[in-house]
Amino acid sequence: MSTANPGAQRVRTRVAPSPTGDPHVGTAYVALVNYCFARKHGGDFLLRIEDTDQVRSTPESERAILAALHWTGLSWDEGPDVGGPHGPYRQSERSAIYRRYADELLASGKAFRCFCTPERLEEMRAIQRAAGTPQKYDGQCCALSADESGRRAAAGEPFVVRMVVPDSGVCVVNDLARGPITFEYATVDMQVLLKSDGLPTYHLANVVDDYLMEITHVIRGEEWVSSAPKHLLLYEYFGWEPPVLMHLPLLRNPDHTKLSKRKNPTGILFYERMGYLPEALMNFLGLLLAPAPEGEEIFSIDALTRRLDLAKISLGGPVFDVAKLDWINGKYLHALTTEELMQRTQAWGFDRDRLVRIAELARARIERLSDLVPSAAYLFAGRVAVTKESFAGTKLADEALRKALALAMWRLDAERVFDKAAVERVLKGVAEALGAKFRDLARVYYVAMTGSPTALPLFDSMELLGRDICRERFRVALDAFGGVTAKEQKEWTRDLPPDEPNGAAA
RNA sequence: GGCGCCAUAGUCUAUCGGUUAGGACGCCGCCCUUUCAAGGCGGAGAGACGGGUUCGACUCCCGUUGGCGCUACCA
Repeated sequence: MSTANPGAQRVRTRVAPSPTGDPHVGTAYVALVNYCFARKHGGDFLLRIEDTDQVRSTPESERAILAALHWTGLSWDEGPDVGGPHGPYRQSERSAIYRRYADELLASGKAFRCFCTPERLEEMRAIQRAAGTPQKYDGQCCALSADESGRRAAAGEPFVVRMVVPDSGVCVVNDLARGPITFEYATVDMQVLLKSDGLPTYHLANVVDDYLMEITHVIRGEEWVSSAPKHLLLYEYFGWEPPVLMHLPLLRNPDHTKLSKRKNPTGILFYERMGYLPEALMNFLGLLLAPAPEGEEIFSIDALTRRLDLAKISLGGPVFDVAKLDWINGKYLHALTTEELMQRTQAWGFDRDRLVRIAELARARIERLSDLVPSAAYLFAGRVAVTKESFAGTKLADEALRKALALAMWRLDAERVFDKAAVERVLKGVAEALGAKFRDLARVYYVAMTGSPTALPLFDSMELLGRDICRERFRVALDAFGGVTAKEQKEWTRDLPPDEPNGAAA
């Protein structure tokens, strides 16, 4: 079914992250395969920003993703920052294109306007769920006459555009690594293509862009296999040849659940701040993509490119094993000359601006020059060692203390910009929410963030440390108290925005 | 619940019907060494379960179990 012919056309792949949070290692992983595959075949690799979700997408996130991806050492031939002949590469700038294609589907009867309210849809799904039947739009608005549909739309009634899906028959998705996967159309939903805000959903934008950008191979996360039938159907409706599809297994936490921020560091920037070298991180991710010949586990992206064979990628979801990453990173570090090591260390955390800021914070607090480095050591460390005993003297009950840590961590995650002002606002807000004086909570935060009840000023320290390191230190501190139970998490996060669904790129 | 994907040591993996099931991380021991690392050498440790197919299954088929994903006007 998906039978693009790589021999006949130039291979083009893409990575298409959604700028709705921190740059995710899953994005680097997907980018790496796509990059290597394109390079291997002398083709092009592009970067596209999938920011059709107006509510969750932010420019800060987009900037961070671009920067993080550049940090990995990967480069792309076309993208929002480098341009290219198939632009724009930001979906929010392509709305008119999607609308045109949605209209085309509407005109050919392959899509229809749906005026159903969210309430009605919810009710419908509840009934289906109770009955154990597939949850799927029941087609009510599909039966509307073109006449009525047009009239209601013209009258300003809000609607979405849904795709038509056959009610019988099967769709065979040919996955490059998994072989044919069969779906009954009866289980495929009449997916929304255009939202009531006029912007497309992933499904429409993705298919239209991959076609217009001449993508030949779509290599993406496993979370997309169940929407592949919809995508294939869209290609068919438009009369386009679909690209080759390949779904990668999802990276896992040590407990084998999908890698998630609340259980594990998932940010590319976290690894950067912890002092991992990009070549080590990519080497590690590469090890999950292509088995290494015996004794050759350290290799460059170029070497990986030569060896990569999509059909041989192992399909079990690999655990992100930090111990292995540590070993690899050590190998890279040891291979550096002393001069190189000094340079990279300096570039990593000892740039002049940062040193000046630290000196300013420390100057009034030292009595000997020999005090300075020890007083700032925690700003150059990854995790700090804390135990339950470290928090003795905070005169807070365990539960309040854990809640203070957890709320701060979660609320800080929800901040768009992580700077001194945001930290101060959030931490003081938590104190207020807990009905405590910030002064009484300060010690808790000092211990968790710096490893000691006394240190350089907290808010500045946290800004210097950055969001990822702070989140990890909060986690470590919480773990010292046995972590947060699922029940507590539910109760304590009621007023918080939900965790980002995933970071793995499309 | 429905649909789909996956299944070799704690972890990442090799094996494409016949092997003492190989390697790497981690772990343990030894060597080297002023300590600790690094490095070298060695060790323990695996085919989820049950049926088939076959002269012969880790490998092919079916079932069970387990894990994961999707089930949104998010991607």
